[in-house]
Amino acid sequence: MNTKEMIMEEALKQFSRKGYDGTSMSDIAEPLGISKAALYKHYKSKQEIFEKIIEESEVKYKEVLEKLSVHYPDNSRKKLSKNDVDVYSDISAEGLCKNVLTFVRFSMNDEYSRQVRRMLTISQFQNRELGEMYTRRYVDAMLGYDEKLFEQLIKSAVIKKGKPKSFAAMFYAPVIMYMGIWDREPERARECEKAIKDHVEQFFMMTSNRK
Amino acid sequence: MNTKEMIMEEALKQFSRKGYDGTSMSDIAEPLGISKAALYKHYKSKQEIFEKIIEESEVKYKEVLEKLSVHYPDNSRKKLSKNDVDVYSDISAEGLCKNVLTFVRFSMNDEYSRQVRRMLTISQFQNRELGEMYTRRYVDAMLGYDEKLFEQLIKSAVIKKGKPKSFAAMFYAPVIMYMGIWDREPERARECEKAIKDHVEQFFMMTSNRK
DNA sequence: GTCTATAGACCGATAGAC
DNA sequence: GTCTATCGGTCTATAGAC
Repeated sequence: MNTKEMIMEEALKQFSRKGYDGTSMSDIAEPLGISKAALYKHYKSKQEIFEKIIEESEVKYKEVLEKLSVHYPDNSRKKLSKNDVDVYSDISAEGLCKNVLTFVRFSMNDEYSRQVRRMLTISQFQNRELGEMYTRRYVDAMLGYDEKLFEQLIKSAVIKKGKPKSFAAMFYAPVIMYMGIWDREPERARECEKAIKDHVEQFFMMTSNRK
Repeated sequence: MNTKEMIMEEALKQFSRKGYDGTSMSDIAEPLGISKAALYKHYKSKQEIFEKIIEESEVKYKEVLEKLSVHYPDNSRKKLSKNDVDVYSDISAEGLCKNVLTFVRFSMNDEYSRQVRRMLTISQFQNRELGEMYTRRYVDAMLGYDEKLFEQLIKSAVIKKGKPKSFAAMFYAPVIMYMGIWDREPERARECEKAIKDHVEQFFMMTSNRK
């Protein structure tokens, strides 16, 4: 790995722990064994390092969602593509369960994902753009996806009738909530993972048309 | 209001916007029209101001919950007091709805509550204590309360059978989620308030034994 | 209890040698 | 592309006059 990438990695590590203002250029340079002056040969300012991390995380986040078969909201494309229809209509309740648990486990165990999530959490009020990014990534992305899935599941009578949007919120919001506890108190990881599993099972018991 | 209280108020305002590290003593002193040296006649350090705000907020938060008839989790008292039993057994679905909406409206419209919540949100990873406080206040307090209520509602057959804990999560987590959007993007306040109301109604339609 | 002045440390960023 | 040295500024906190 080249120096430029190593700087990004260390900066993210520091920003996610101490925040932008709490992290100095020395904090980033020292663990890498270089002087802080060297940082300026790769980035023109501290702000630029932060922005590049945000930019890169956006790309990587989309890649992860793609890999986990979740679609990121894209305002430039209002209609569903053929690909989306195929994905949404083939889903089962079990498939959705598995999808969510895979997503949670990856999000919580992948160090990069954890750090980005922490950094965005403590930076969400820094400016409007970061706040919107937080909402888009950690709320709307999953909520919009789940909503379309529930629409399909209701149509195909796999689950009971109701508003897809409300189903999506009831299904996904507890997952975010437990992930929050997990992030703040990592020793409660097992408890949270169990609670998420219980919740997902309970949700389908409540909403499924099968008994 | 005396100077000491004015300092607390201004400091909270600044901390909630720019975080602890992003706020300087001058940032606090200047809007009050005093010099930063004067701050040290009232508090021995910046850290002490922060800690006093946290302490005071804990007291005020308990007062608010008391006023809104929500009980704060207290580990020193494992058994329910007589007072708790009375509160929990007299609840109706409508009462719970109203309770939640009152809680949400107060939390979101009260400037002090907003500022404390923002400050804790961006400080939650600063140390273990703050993280635990965040969970206790914004997750466990309501969740534990709701769990006991649902226990009662299930016993009295007002709502369908199920795990009270899961009900509590499904009921309350979407409320936190929408409050988060509301905090980050205040212009979506109406949309969030509506979504919370819809969610609460939908929840009782799904779980109520009456049609 | 307020001020001005300042100590002493650290900050982000740059200059210039190699 | 790395270093050392340093600039100009800001930071927390204190000293001492009033």
